[in-house]
Amino acid sequence: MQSFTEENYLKTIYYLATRQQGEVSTNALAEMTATKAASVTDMLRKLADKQLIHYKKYQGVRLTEEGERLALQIIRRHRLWEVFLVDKLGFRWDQVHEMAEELEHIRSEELVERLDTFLGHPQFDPHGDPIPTPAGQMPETGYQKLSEMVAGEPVQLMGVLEHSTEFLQHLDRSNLTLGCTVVIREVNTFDRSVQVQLVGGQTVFISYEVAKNLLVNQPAG
Amino acid sequence: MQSFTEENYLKTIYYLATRQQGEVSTNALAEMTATKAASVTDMLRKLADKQLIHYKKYQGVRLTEEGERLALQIIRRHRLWEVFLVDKLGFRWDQVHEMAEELEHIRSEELVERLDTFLGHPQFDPHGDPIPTPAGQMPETGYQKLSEMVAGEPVQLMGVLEHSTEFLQHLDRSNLTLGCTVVIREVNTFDRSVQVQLVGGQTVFISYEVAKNLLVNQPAG
DNA sequence: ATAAAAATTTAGACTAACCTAAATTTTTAG
DNA sequence: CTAAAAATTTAGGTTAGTCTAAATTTTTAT
Repeated sequence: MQSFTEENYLKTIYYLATRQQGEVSTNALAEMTATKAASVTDMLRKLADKQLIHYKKYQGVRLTEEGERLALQIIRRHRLWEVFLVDKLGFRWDQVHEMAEELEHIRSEELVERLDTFLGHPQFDPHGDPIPTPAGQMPETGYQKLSEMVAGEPVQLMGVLEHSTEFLQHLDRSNLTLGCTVVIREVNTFDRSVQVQLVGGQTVFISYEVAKNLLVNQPAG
Repeated sequence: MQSFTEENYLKTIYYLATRQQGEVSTNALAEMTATKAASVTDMLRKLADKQLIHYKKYQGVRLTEEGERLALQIIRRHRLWEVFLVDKLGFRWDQVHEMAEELEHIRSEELVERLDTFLGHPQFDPHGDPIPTPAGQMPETGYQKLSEMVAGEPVQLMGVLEHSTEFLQHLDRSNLTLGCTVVIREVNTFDRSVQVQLVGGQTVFISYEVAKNLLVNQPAG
């Protein structure tokens, strides 16, 4: 059984590994966990002893199969609790991240599976993130970043890569809601900002900073 | 803000204080928290520094007003989560104590109040314990221990003082369910065991050990 | 190619919560 | 009333997770 802290490291390693190629660095982990690099090194030795990560000094870190399975269990719990908080308790999507950070560490297989059933076996959390399977597999979505699309295409907003309150409230104020369809009118080559048109006709300007945190789908495919 | 562990001490002090008169002893706390007396002393000094308990060396301990308010908030959270686990997720009353021990430490006022609303503002948890108010007040019930009743009276089973799986499953096997009405046929003066008759006619023998953990009501009063 | 910069690890220390063993205080029994 | 027993506290130590400062390794820039 892992501690609270160990679970957070596993989750963070998984998170960083999916957002880049290759090994995760000590400094990146220190920044994400709001600790110092020296503390990260201590923990990496401990996780390596437990065979949850592959770790060679100065070479960065990678999850083992077992480590990834555990990380995905924690992410599954996190996302199911987020669905609960939004669907059942009526929280907004920008309010639930902190609470789910605590709820994800409650230890009970049966609790998670009953919660899953109670929620109707949801496939996605309130931010559009897919919910890993009980066995610890992350479903593939095929979503692409809006920042990588070209003008002309109609796309559907399917998820976000950033969960902060500020970011999500910014989307709300821009009338960008999960599932909405937009047509890409223009991609500015200078600042990479994107201009899209909502179904109602409203045009929305999206900075590159925002666009690279938006995940979209081709509604047809 | 208190740590996990501090919250558990506050809750335990409250629990022990209601089950006896006067101050709570270091040894009693050590037994309940499954630690050693020396560790309890350390924590008592810390809680006294924070003004959450009244503490004089060698003289036992008592919650301050603020300490009691916090203890009751924790108990409120515990009991609301138990209602959720039983009413919404379908757990049995003998399965929920351990999970609620973890859930009670999730920090969010708004979460608790939304949960309360979602559950329909329940007054009692699945074991018949009253749920403290948001302000930190414990409702009075007027329940009495079955072990202190006399023969002849019809009484209603309203709560239990012991939450262990073994105890609760023993009640289930004896067909003693919360809310059921029984007539006290006999109280054995030698071993203080009680013989009761269920509405259906079945007679149940209840040992003193069990009877002193059962809370009952006079259905009329 | 190598010196400077950046990243990482090691060494040594801190805090919270626990422990054991010894010392002290309170309670109890005769 | 006092000696033994019980309860409690103190002293000193441990572990997990953190820190700072110094040492080491890797990367980068000329």
